[in-house]
Amino acid sequence: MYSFTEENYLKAIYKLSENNRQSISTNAIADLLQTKAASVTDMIRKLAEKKLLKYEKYKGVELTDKGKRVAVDTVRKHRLWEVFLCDKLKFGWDEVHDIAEQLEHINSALLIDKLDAFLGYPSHDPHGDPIPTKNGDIKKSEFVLLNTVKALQPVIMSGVADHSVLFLQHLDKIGLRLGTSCLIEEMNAYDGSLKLKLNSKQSINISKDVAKNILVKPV
Amino acid sequence: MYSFTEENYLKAIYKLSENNRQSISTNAIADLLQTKAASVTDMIRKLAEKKLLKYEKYKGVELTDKGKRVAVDTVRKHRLWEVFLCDKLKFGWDEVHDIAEQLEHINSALLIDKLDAFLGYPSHDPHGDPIPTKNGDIKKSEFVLLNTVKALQPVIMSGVADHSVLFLQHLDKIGLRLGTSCLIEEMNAYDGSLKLKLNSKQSINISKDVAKNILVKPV
DNA sequence: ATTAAATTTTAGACATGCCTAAAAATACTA
DNA sequence: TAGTATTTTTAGGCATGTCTAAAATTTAAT
Ligand SMILES: [Mn+2]
Ligand SMILES: [Mn+2]
Ligand SMILES: [Mn+2]
Ligand SMILES: [Mn+2]
Repeated sequence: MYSFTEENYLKAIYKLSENNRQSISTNAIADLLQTKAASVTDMIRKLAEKKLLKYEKYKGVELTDKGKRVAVDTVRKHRLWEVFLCDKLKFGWDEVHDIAEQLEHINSALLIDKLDAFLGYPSHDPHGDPIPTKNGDIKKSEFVLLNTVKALQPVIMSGVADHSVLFLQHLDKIGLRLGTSCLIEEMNAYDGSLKLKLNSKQSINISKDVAKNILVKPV
Repeated sequence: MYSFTEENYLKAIYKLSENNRQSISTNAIADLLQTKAASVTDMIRKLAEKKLLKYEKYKGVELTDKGKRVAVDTVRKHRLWEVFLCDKLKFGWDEVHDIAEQLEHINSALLIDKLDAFLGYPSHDPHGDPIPTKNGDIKKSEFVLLNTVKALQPVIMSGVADHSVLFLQHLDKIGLRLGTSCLIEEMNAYDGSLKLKLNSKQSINISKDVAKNILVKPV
């Protein structure tokens, strides 16, 4: 139905729309997709013709419902495949994104339904991101950043804001993974670093840079 | 590494080479890939430049070891994904080919290794075709066509020569599937139809057209 | 309000993969 | 062996998606 490239543009625009609620600029899309502004202009004109987004010259773009649906479906496929790779094939959460970038373009609604069932209808992917439903509904994240939680509030680690391989591997190294229960014992007023008490009774220190990229759910 | 199109051409040429041991003609490739001879000429010149096949103008093509390896790896991916779709996702054997045509182009050696392990290192795909090993070795089929078997010789149904959806659904309908034990009770000299006795003690009649597309293993 | 800087679009080009129509080479046939 | 039929290649073109360089527009700064 839609080419890989079209799906990737729609997904990128959707991602940019999640934060900014204004229309999305050509350069922002070019940055995210690591391409040139001229190429973006070409593609958004094509997508506008197909009614996948609203485009006014020099004013940026906004997804239509139709375009948003294609984007959300692609996100759904991406995240379900990531669950498959981690849960079934035993990939690490730092290894799955690039493969899912390919798998998300496989075109078969029945395949995704059956994969969803096979995985037990997961609600979140291996990085804590919500998986859109078959109908295109996507739950807004109820998680908060660890660096905004007050001391002694018990929380469960539930997601990451930084999806980079380096960050994920760092969390592996210090023993933090999704599902880990913990609380902030102490916050350092000088550099914002935290002393975290894990449910294993062990305590670890993490920098503010790490804390502000960890999503937790208060319990 | 190689584009979808390049992989599909190499796979097609490999398939044609399995039967004919001479070099493969432009038209044969065009027929199999449902494209035009002129397009094939364009592509084989490109593949020859990349040393994936040997090409002499007007003399047809022959895969090099390098080209054969790419083809066999693609076949391996195709068949492993078909096993996944049938065994894990519960697709029918008539539904999996088209999806596997897409999945076979996903590029990750580690993914295929892990998929292979997850599936328990299967030796054959859902249609009875052998799955090449990680090293590119592929076992030649030891199966024979049912219409060449002599009466009363017990056999196990082990593969199909016709992979069409129509044929596979017909086999479903008459209750023949891989693993079914049977023997020929009687062969009709006029039309070549067979009276087959199944291990369930039930007997069925199948036409010669069906019999000559069923692969069996004598037991 | 001008001017300068940044962003965005256009113009023109290139690579891939496909097509049709015509030319060239090969294979068949009388 | 000449002539015809078939196969294959070439020539020229089209669609997609990319790029650089230059022009147009918008935004920011004085
Ligand atoms: Mn991802
Ligand atoms: Mn993810
Ligand atoms: Mn198949
Ligand atoms: Mn198969």
